[in-house]
Amino acid sequence: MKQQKEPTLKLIAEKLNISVTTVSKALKGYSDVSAVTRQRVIDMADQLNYTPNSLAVNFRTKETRTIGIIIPEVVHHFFSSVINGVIEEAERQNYFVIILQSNEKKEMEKRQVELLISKKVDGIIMSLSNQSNDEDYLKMIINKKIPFVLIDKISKLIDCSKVVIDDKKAAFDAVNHLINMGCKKIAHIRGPLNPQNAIDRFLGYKAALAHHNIPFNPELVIPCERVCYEEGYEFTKKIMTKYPDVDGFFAITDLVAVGILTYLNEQQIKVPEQVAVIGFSNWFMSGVISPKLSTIDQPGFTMGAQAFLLLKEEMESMKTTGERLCKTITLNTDVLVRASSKRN
Amino acid sequence: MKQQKEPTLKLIAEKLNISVTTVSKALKGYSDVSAVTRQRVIDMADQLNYTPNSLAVNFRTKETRTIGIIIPEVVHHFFSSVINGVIEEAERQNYFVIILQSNEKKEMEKRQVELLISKKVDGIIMSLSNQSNDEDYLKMIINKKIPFVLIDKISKLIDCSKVVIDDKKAAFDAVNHLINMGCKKIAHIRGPLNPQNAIDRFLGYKAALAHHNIPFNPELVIPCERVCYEEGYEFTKKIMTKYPDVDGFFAITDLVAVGILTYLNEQQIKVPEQVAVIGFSNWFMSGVISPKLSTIDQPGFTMGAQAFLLLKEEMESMKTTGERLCKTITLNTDVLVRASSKRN
DNA sequence: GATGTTTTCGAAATCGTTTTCGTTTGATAA
DNA sequence: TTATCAAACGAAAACGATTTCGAAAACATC
Repeated sequence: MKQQKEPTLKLIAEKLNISVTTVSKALKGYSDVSAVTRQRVIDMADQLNYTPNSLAVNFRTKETRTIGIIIPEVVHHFFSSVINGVIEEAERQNYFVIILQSNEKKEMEKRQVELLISKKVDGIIMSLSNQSNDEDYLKMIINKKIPFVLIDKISKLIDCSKVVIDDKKAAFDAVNHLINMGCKKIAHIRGPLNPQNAIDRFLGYKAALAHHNIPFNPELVIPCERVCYEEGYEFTKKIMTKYPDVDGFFAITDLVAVGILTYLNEQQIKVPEQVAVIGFSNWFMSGVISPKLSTIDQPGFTMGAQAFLLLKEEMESMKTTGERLCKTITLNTDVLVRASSKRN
Repeated sequence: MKQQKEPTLKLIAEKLNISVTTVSKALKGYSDVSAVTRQRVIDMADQLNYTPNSLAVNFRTKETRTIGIIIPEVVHHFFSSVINGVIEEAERQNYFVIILQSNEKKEMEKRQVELLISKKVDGIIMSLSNQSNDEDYLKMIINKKIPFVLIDKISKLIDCSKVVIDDKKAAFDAVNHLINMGCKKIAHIRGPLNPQNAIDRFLGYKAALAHHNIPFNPELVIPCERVCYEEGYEFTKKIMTKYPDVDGFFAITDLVAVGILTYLNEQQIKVPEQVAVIGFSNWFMSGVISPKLSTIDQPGFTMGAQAFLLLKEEMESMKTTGERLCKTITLNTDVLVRASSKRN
């Protein structure tokens, strides 16, 4: 049994003894086809189980109904939530999603951008690696008039639409909460030095201290490189050894906060009585570990879904006016108070 | 500044006053182009920054250099590892990956399969939802001669290539380990009734008991529906209430095992002294929680990478012989003994 | 010089769909 | 009867790359 080839417009046309043109028009709802002919075409298409050859359609229309998303890493709860949001919304609108990762490396990111461009995707959603700012390949996306949305890890130097949270405010809220719980000496295990995210969260931390007239001590801030559990553990050890009177920790992300908790648990330092801890991102495990971790909810799914919707708007805007919208959507975040920071 | 249009073979041909044919051949390394002409073409292509229009190439060659993968859910450590493996290997070979999820629903899965077929992907990798077996849409993939690889959650009724672990053996090893640690009465919080995975792990559990002449008590086995943390917690409570002398738990997956640990911790039941616990999958958090969870490593990344390689083989086989390979790769698993089951 | 052989090139068809621009037909109006 | 107009359909070009097949040119052989 060999593979019979797919039915085409031509086949339908031949069966009905009409032209390919009319068949195409009938199926696409053009008005210059009589109702009778249209119905005959539709019936025949049904009968033959016709589906348009999407390769031909893509080629003809220059649209792929495919978008690309580039993120630092797939295996990461926040980003996989983002992907999920993008996919779900894209799917609803009949778009496909191609996922590429940069592994936080610039060269990789460049390559991925080029791949997506060569693949002629209809649009690109991207979360930058830690090193990126206003690289050439980002400008290329802009120049080539490809619809483009940056999410979460953005660059202020690139002029395009963005979906973000207010990292500074979120961090302010987190640290403010710790202070309200009575913390006097709060350490911050921050992210790497370059990404805007980490900078903004650090600024939020400082702002909260300033707001309560708590002096800022740079020695209480240590930047992660890999942003991992182990760093949380190590840096807490380092800080607690030098400053045993630290009574609060604000971590760049929950995974790091779990490292903090592990060290404190090991040292039998009571959480939250002696030291209160708050993380960032609301990683789904945060509610499972002991003590349950306070955190900032960072709505990954919503961010992904919004990013797609915004990209869609961009696509339409560029098709009609030829101009970008350059709209920024800022999503809300809340402090989730759980056991690790809750003092009666 | 409006978007100048992309250079084409025709443009190169015009600039050099030769035919499109020759340009194409020169760039593709055909032998019937003189070295001189070839170099002129290549230089001009460079100069114009020519890249082939992939839409046209796809259309002409009927290949998309894109594969699809359908999994139950993206936000899941094991599956996101699988995706990572697929993407990484695919990328190395210049393939794109379109990711779709079934959310464990059959209708969804059907839709996704149809979408991928209509998109004319070069091949499909799939992990089945809990309800699927030998659905029509799976047969359609086979009939349409689309290269196809099933991974992890497979169906024995579909004749195609597969990448799996030996779930029964892995489960046997896990329970065998518990018994060797002195457990006499082991409960199993198993997966749903339908998926082959869950069945095989349950069979492995039974086989291990039988091997040590431990009677099998069906009341010590409770199937999950959602396979989540909460079910782990609840079912442990249920079992421990009725059978307080249970001294071992084997969970379908680590997340469930964490639920088990949480309940035991709350009840101040000592792990592993009173009750030993082992999970499945080696979720990366398993080494972080307290006590560290023993588990079976389930190599998601490798599975994804192998699946792509196997799919590639299938693609080649189908192109040359027109036949499927129907090869099954079984990956190794090991018992990772950690604190939750380690008795001196 | 005639014949055969290789090297190098290009015309044209092809993939399937979409869209522009006619053409035909029949009906209506003048 | 002729001009006008709308409705219904189709011919053909287009998208850009690939490939088949044949032709021309260059070279070799006798």
